[in-house]
Amino acid sequence: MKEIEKTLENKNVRPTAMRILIYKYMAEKKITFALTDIENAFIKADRTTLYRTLKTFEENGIVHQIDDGTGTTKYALCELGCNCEIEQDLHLHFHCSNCNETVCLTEHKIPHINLPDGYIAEDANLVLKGICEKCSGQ
Amino acid sequence: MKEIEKTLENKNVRPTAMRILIYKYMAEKKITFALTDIENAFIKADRTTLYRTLKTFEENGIVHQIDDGTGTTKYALCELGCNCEIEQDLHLHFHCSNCNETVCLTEHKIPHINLPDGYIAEDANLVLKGICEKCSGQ
DNA sequence: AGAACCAATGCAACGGAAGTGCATTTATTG
DNA sequence: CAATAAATGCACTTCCGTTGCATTGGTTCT
Repeated sequence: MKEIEKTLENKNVRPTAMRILIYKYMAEKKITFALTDIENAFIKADRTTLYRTLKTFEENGIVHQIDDGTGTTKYALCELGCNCEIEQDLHLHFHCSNCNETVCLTEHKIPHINLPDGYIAEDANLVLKGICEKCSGQ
Repeated sequence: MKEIEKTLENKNVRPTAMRILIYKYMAEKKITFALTDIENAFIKADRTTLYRTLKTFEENGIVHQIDDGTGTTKYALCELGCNCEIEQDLHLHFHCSNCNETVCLTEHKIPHINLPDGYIAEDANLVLKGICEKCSGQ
């Protein structure tokens, strides 16, 4: 419990009750979350608060944003070694078309791509879609 | 002109005036288009018509949809050899953060990725972001 | 402790984009 | 020309992200 407080403080985020709860919630499950997911988990709290909490978390390197192609932004806790504050941590994401969950495959980095002359890449997003391990039954 | 009609007919899409115009418009510029772009180019036409035209085009393998991470869906004409009807043509896309345009890099296919056990990939989306050749001045 | 201050939260509302139902027009076929 | 089907236009809804402003709650300073 105190650990979460410290984690937040280390990232210069004041550990309010709400923030601790949200952090805890995200830490328990290993998947990514849409704002709506968090909303459904914390019906007492206001959408705006949750929205701004995620935003604050993101700005301070606690979570990173994921565009998995579903049209709704997902968020995931950054791993310990995640350096998405300084530069993009270009791991890839997997979206399961069965359970609709998106996971970070932090071990799998996006391979380097040779672009045509004149193109300068600064960021990359790779999302694989299919069936996740839970749903494939393996 | 007649060529476009034939192209549409070959794809089982009835070549109405509107559709020919939209096809022509997309064929002239080599970039990708959001619904809003088309809307601005055809102020006389209704949004729904344009929306459904693009949808029809997509269902019949005339255009393919692109999720470039901007939050708005883009469309691009399929190339001659594009087989996105049968299976995904997994070329990558480049989004320029300067001019805000997204282009298809049809020559650049998404490299194969080894996934952890249990994950079955059926589709992939790779978007690189940065500065395009036009904007980098090269 | 009380006052002053700032950050966090809640409420209301806006705006963009995707999508749908239904009426109307246009084209196609018999 | 009539009957039918497809295409277009209009109105409206929903979803998500976002912002402005009032209110609450916690910190700090005297």
